[in-house]
Amino acid sequence: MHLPITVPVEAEPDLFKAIGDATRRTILDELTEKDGQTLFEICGRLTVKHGLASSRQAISQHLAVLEQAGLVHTRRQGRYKFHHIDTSPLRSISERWPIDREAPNP
Amino acid sequence: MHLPITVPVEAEPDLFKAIGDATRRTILDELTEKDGQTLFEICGRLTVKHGLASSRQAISQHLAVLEQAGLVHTRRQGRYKFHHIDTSPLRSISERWPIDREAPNP
DNA sequence: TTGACAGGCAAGTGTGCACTTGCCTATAAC
DNA sequence: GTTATAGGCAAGTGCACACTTGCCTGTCAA
Repeated sequence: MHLPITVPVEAEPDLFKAIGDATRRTILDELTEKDGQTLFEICGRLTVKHGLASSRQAISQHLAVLEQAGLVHTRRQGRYKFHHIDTSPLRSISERWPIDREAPNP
Repeated sequence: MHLPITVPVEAEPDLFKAIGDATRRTILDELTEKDGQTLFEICGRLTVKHGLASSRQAISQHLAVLEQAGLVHTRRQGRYKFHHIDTSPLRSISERWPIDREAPNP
């Protein structure tokens, strides 16, 4: 008797890794407020508005993770690279763990 | 001139930490499928269904993180401790980063 | 053409955390 | 009362990853 062993493989590990970091979440907050920012802009606003004085490279790496997860799409225009948020991958969270409807209070 | 410096503080850091780990996500999957499991049950099902042979203590620690984040509520009954999933904290994710409505296709 | 600006590749570092093992307490069954 | 079962406290370890610094390429302005 030959039983195949099938272990479920997670669909979107990148998504959770992406939102698992506080700096990356703050970047998403920023892009929600002002979509289409450049790296330079994001760095500046993180510093001024969030007291987050990370290096340019750190933020660049974070953006790469967000892009890999599909939460950010980029558009290059000359020497500028604009970053646009895309929240649709988050849909899979509430699909995976459905949020209960409000139960009527007795 | 005395300017107060106000840096936004994140509302629910625990939530993202909780779902940031793959084992914890799998535990949530398990409780979605069969709510009210004990530690022993969860360990067994993780091993058999997910090929996840973690130690009992590792899973216990994960459950503590999930409970701290409000994603799991526990009920002790004698020597058993039943774990119940509560997905309502996940609501804050789509509130924080609203998911765009489907744009009509041209 | 030169220098400034924007962003990227690469390598290295420190530490938080997911894991382990050892030992314990409480409850239940016999 | 003794043994089995369920879960917990505690301490230690290894490594993934968020960060750094150095240097580079491409674009743009003067």
